[in-house]
Amino acid sequence: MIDLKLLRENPELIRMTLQKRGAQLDLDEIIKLDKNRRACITELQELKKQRNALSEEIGKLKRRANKPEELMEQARTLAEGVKTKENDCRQIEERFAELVQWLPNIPNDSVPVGSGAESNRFVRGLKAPPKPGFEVLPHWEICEALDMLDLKRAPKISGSRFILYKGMGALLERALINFFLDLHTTKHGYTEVFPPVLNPTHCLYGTGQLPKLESDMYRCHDDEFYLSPTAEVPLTNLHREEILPGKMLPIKYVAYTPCFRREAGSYGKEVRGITRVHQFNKVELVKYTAPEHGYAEFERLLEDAEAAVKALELPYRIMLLCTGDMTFASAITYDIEVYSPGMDEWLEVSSISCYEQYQARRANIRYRKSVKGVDFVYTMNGSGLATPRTFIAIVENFQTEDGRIKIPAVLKKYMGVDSIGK
RNA sequence: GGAGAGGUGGCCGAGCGGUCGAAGGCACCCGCUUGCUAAGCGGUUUCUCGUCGAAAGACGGGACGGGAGUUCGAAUCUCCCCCUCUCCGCCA
Repeated sequence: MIDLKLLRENPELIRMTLQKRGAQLDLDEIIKLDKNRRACITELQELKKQRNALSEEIGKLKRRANKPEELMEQARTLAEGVKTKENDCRQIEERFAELVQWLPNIPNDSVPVGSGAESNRFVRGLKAPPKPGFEVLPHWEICEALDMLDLKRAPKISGSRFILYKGMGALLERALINFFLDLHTTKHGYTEVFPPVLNPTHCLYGTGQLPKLESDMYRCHDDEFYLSPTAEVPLTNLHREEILPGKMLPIKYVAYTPCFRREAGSYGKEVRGITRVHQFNKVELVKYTAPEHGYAEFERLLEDAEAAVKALELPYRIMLLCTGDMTFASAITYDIEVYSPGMDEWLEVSSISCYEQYQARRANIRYRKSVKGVDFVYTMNGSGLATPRTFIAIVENFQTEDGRIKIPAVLKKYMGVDSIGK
């Protein structure tokens, strides 16, 4: 949710935002509704004020054993008017709320304007991919050969685009999750959370997946739940409707969860292997901060995620996403991409976003300032990291010419071996 | 899933259909007083929306788990939903 004051005081900023993001919304309609709803509220309040005064008068008279029939008749008429006006207000309010929830966040000034990947800006890391000295097998080939993935049988139990890890593959996956959790809890000071991933509708509105990404999520048939597409949803909604003591900030959570995405409309793309799947594992970082420390904390969040790819010794780069590539609720997003020599592609393993107060307004997450007053917190999150593509990067980048996979140093204690394969 | 009990301010806890935003206590903060491991006295202390205002703020509407209803008027009555606790049943 954007600050509604902007709607009244600086509508041009919002108009520009919509244009930058390529969003089509009737802003004038929204502004008009806002005006109408406030006028309606004022009228309603005036009626209520009159009614309250009359009711009080009636109360006084009755206690003196009077029967103020005339006043009561007046009050009845007034009450009717209140009811009618309430209905009017509700209708305008509903229409307004419906439209306003479609207003995307305002991008930070440093975000490049553009519509697709070509407008994203290189920040740091490898400019060009490394050249291995031999032909690296794509992950699906090496993993089938080493019996780490069963790509043929996974569809039997779930369908296409589901991963079945097996043997050393399952162990590697588990090692990655544990390594990430340990890294962020012990080195970066995050508190581990293990949340439910079936989340109710209002939580998805809170973080901004709804209404826009409805068709990208799995919804339960008989209950009002969605399968969470990311731990951002439970972790950010953890403090919804709260006023946090200022000294509690910043709050830093890390969680491992499975993530579920329908990937509707992406068929035909990335069909081979495990690059794009319906269920995957991810370790997610979420922070709540005071606005004045928001961007400093955000840079540290990026570094925390970056530390994970560094520790795994993977070739990577960091990109600053352009307006067209960012999600709806984000003010700024960095992607960390690792290189896949088997596919000759950069793969996104982490998306680090700052929402400023956008999510906090939607989910009503505030904090008490040290001096006086309350304000919305900043929320931000980043993957630290998502496993399937990290898995790909390891089995491809750590592949040897004789068809083995070496284990990155930091994972050895989790794996108990130095390499996979004979 | 069935039966019962309950959900009130930062916390505990009262509350008759009408001066209840809500007694009392605790906590907090601010005064005053007295002086000794601290007490006493007085006062303050929520959030939200609207109007006006540059702002400080002023005025008003609203909030007692959530929503609907009855009523001139609801924390208080009715209905639905959610959550917590106890017991029973069922079950990874």
